[in-house]
Amino acid sequence: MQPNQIIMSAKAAATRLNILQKAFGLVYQNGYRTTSVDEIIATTQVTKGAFFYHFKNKDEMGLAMINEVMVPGMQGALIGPLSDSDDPVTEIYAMMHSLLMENPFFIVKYGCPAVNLVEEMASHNEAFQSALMKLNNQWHEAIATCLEKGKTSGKIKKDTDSKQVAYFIMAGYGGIRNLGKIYGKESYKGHLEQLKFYLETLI
Amino acid sequence: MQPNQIIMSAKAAATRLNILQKAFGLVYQNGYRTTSVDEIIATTQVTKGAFFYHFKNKDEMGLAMINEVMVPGMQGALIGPLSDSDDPVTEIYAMMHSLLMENPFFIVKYGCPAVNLVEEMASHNEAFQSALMKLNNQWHEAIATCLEKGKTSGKIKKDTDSKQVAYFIMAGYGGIRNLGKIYGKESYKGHLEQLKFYLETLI
DNA sequence: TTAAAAACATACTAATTAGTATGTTTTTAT
DNA sequence: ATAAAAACATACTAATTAGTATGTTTTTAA
Repeated sequence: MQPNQIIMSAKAAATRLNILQKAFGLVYQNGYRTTSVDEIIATTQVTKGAFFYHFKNKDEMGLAMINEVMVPGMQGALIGPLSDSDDPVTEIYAMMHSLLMENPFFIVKYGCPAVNLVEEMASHNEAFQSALMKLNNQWHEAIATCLEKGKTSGKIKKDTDSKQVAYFIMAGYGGIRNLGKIYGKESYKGHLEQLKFYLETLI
Repeated sequence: MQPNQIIMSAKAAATRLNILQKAFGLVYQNGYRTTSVDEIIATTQVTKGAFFYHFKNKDEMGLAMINEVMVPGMQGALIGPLSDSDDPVTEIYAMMHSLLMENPFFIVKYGCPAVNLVEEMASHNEAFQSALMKLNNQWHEAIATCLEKGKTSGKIKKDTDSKQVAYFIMAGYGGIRNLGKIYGKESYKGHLEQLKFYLETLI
């Protein structure tokens, strides 16, 4: 089943995308359920008629926002900086460093939009949960595959449970994004150091 | 500055505590900002007059809920199961195991109330953030002290950065509570295994 | 060019929100 | 026992919420 490309004028597509992008920015900073449609249309300079023409309700917009703005954006941040070295330890550490320290999009006090949305919505909206799970699965697979590659090339211990390790690394990421909200960016540094120690035990 | 005990009839204190406890339950499952005062008083069987007699507004109630219900409850779950062994690896692992696998209060799909509240409110309410930070600091100190103790008794490597390690462990906890919302309780097990491996590198 | 469909605009609605005004009842101290 | 304060109850309000009804304008296809 290929994604059904809905026919739409360029202008209409721009309106729609504008709504999704502005909504994403607001949801990142305020949470999904506490971001109102009125707020979104106010910052978007789009009327309510236009909003509900493009989306039959708020949740449909939210799902589109996840799939069309958050997921592509996060893919770039998560999986993008993963594939240059052939040493998993270096590679994964570099990814996490880039993600936590270098990416200019993230605001420490607001954490990670994907982590936030899992926290807020996973138990309240199945469609959201499923979309967020897919993103997590992609990241998980990228990390696990990287480790498996390292196992065959002899850079990672053969008895490493790549999947388990991948989840452990992901949990650390989500957790430090959370702690960062109260302890600030400094806490990222210590986390990266300990991550490095942990990764080196996989050699 | 000792906590000022406000004089109150036993009945009034019960009403107040009842509000705080019911509010905590609702906030745990639905989030703070999406739990309405009307919802709280409905499940509490208390009228709006009583609610706003005891708390001048919702946020004051929320802060009291954190300090008087969540913090004491979490202290029991976090620090309680920490102090029996003298081996930090065993001790910390046992704490995390009890916290993730044995504590009957937590519902996997709703995660951890303290983690949730940091996620939702840290950037929106300074009083909340400060109260949540204190709780985190307590847990952090308990873990770090446990490690330091292990260093003097020779059970932990002397070059271990106890504070950094403590934050790393805490991040892992918050992160797996988050991932657990989409991957379920099974994911806790793998996390505990990897935590054990990590802890053993501190020996 | 023109009819039809797509895209948007305006003005509404009913429900829900936190909070208040103004009571009544219950408890406490004398 | 009684006055005063504490504790609660009821009925409201103004703002905000998602969503709708009913338009007008713009784009597209014949």
